[in-house]
Amino acid sequence: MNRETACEAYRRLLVQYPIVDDRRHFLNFHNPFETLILTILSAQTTDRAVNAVRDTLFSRYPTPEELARAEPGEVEPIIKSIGFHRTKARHIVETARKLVSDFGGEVPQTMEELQTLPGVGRKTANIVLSQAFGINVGIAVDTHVRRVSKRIGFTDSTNPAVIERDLMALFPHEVWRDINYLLIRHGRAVCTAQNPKHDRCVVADLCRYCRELRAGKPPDEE
DNA sequence: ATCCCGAGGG
DNA sequence: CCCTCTGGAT
Repeated sequence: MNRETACEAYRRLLVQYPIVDDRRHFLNFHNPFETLILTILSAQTTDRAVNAVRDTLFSRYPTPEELARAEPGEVEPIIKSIGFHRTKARHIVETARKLVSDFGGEVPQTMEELQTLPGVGRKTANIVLSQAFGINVGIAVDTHVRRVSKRIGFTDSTNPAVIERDLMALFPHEVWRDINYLLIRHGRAVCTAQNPKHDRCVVADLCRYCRELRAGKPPDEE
């Protein structure tokens, strides 16, 4: 797919899934530490649920040093309402301890260093880098990004590393983070694995998968 | 019932 | 590759 078509798809998805509202809460993060902790807590949960516990959490543990001194067991009840609270309590406490012991109490600014922190995978590291430091290192390819990119025709590959390179080549680096977000949202709401909702898809006319459907060709998906 | 901007462990 | 972790919103 050429860049103009890709950009047109990007513009339409941006209208369909407005980012400004959703991102407002990220912009209100006070510092990299809060950004990191809240992003870890955000995994598989809603922003609303995380926002509900942030004041209590940070009034009690405002810095890595203070969170590092806590026991996971005492953090657990504070974040109970977000789900996965046992795992996440352990992750954020151990992350705080590692910030203190390995990184001088600061949040590291590279993909590799961030991913050594408990509870921080590629996705979380990506979000922290872009939100806390404005560094757009790349595009995190999860199952949604993978499926949607292949269907629309942003890539021909199913290899996550190749998909990432294709997307990075197709879009200007200022919008990588947006693209990541938009493809995920589109994959969840419309371009679902089973029974994709073509009638509600704003890029259907640009989509390779839809074109093949209309041509009567069964699109091959692996 | 189904989903949430996943990560870690087997 | 698979599985588990978890409560809340819709």
